[in-house]
Amino acid sequence: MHDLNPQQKEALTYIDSPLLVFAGAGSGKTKVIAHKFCYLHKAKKFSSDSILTVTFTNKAADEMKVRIHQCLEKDLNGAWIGTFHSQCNRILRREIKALGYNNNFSIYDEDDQCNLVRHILKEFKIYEALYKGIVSRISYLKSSLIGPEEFLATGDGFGFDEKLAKVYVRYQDELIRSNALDFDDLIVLTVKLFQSNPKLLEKYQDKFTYLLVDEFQDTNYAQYYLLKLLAAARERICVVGDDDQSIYKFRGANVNNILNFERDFPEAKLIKLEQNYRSTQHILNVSGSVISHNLKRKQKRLWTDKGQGDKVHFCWLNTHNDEAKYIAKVIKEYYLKGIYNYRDFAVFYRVNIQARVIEDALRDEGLPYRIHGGISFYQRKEIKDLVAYMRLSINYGDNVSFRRIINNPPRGIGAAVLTRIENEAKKKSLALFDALKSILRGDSLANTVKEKLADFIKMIERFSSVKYKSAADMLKNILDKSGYAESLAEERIKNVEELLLSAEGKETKDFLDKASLLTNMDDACATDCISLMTLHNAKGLEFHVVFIVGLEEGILPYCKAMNHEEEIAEERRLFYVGMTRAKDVLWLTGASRRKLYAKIQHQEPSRFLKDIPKECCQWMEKITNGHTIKLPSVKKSIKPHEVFCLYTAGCRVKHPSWGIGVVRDCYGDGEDQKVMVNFSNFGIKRLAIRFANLEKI
DNA sequence: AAAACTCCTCTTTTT
DNA sequence: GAGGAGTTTT
Repeated sequence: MHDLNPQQKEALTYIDSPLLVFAGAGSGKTKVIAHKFCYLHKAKKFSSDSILTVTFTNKAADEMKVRIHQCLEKDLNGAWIGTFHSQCNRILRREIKALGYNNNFSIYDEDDQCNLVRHILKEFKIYEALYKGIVSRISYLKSSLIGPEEFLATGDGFGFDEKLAKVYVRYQDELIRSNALDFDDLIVLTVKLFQSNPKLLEKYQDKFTYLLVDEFQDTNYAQYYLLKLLAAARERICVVGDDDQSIYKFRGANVNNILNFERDFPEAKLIKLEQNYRSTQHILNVSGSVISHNLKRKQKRLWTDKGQGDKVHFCWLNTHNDEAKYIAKVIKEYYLKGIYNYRDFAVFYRVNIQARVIEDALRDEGLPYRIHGGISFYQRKEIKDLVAYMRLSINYGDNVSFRRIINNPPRGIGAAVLTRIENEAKKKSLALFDALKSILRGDSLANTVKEKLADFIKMIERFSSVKYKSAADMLKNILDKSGYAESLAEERIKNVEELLLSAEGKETKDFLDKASLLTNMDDACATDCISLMTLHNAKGLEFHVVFIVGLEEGILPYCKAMNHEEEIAEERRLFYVGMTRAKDVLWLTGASRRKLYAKIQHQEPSRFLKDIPKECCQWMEKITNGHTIKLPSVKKSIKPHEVFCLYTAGCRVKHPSWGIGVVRDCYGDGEDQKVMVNFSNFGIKRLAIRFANLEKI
């Protein structure tokens, strides 16, 4: 408690009515939530499994668990700390039978959704390339709690999209037949469950004596509705967020949830956290002045006691190549001064395509870098294929998985046979897997084909009947018997090995949930690297020196988000999020000419630059050939190189009795240096390095 | 089933 | 300009 400021303290102890905390960038939001959990538990005697703590990302959930564990020093096994989706999954696995689903349901991610929608479009003879838009519109409807029936009911209105309605109805039907839930269903069906079973709702209202919600500005309608249902009885709810950092509107997030909270909970108390512990005053002035041009927002004034710091640097270059080279040179200059490690630098861009030139430039200068984001681990083809084998073995109804693996690896079951199976399934309303069995009983197929099909069925049935020691066991069995491993290239086998490692010692069903809900395995990079990422990926992070590139009309704001004032506002927030990641130094760059999709375009400076107060900004000269860049003198508020620690977050270690674990945090120095390690079977432990007998692996 | 060819798209992406 | 997906050819 002692190291909290007065507003943070109030946010922590206030429980008399619903609480809305506006937590500005860098204002210690996670800290407040974690401490509030501990306060509720210790001082107010709320049991640790009665506080529903909701985050948006798995990473944030993990971080929250670590923090809470740090201050409670007790097992959090039964605690409800997790993402919206994982919490709903946990509830639904227990209760979904009340909705007529089986609790071994599969969870479909976006890729599965796309596969299914494309399949439906093909069948309906609708132009298949529309699938992406349809998937996102269906998702939007679901997250607004508009089911297929409700959508159909709106059907007589002008401009009603009949095709969409038809596909939506069919899509939801297919999910039900496959005993599968997509991500949105996890939320929607939990809402449905509670709406149709007041007793169950009451049970969970009783169970959760307090609700703690992180990143509230990112909730969609369905998620907020769910919170309101759960909070209705007691109104013991605390939501924390920042409307200025809402950057996921395109995913259904609704800023109005945070802006209207006080209307929905008239008793709500409002607290603003405005002290920023991250950035210098110049950075706050610049970012604050940019964001203040958004109209629909809560007024707030971030301040810091870190001092003025460096002015924000700005440089306009001729081409995107010059921009990249310039940044590489600047980073090198800073690095050579010995103040920063590589990991203290980050380059943010609006679209992934911009990373290419920057990569090249960094490589030319011999600077180590790492790109964050991109295709996540569990989205990889080979991983999804193996997961599909597991899913079908556990849930025979899973048609999407069936289609994925029936002829993968190729086993001579072609399109013609598949069509027969589809027809049979439709005729007798069976799952594809059962339809296949039904066909085999007849004698309409050649014996050679029948044999192959029978082999496939036998294989899946064997996969599902074996009692496995762990998910890794099951995967090994699948790899062994399916012939899948042989068809893989070297690089992909490495990923499979990694999957096996992460499946070690896990219950198969738990592992499948994880594989479905954990979409990116963010391996905290143990090596010292410059970070490259999109502005979206930058949210929640901080770096000493930040570069935001491509400050041009058409890039930031992006050309496809310039049609409505709302879109511009979101682009501005995106810029704001990027700027507020910087602790000491912020660089903004742009270029007059840029090659995009093989076309050279002439670029104008971003409109957002006009909103920057001149006195906070230092305009840099363009790079002149051969001359090194004169950097402004770095202020001494900057700390020297961090204390060297052998164990950095993300590296794997082995403990004599607890086995293998992943380092979460390393703190203290010299003899007292301690690490926090998450062991796969024993959870999180804190260890003093000099006693623990750890081995780095 | 693999190889060759054509066509299409190209924003961000917590789960 | 490149990568992915679907189609046609061998």
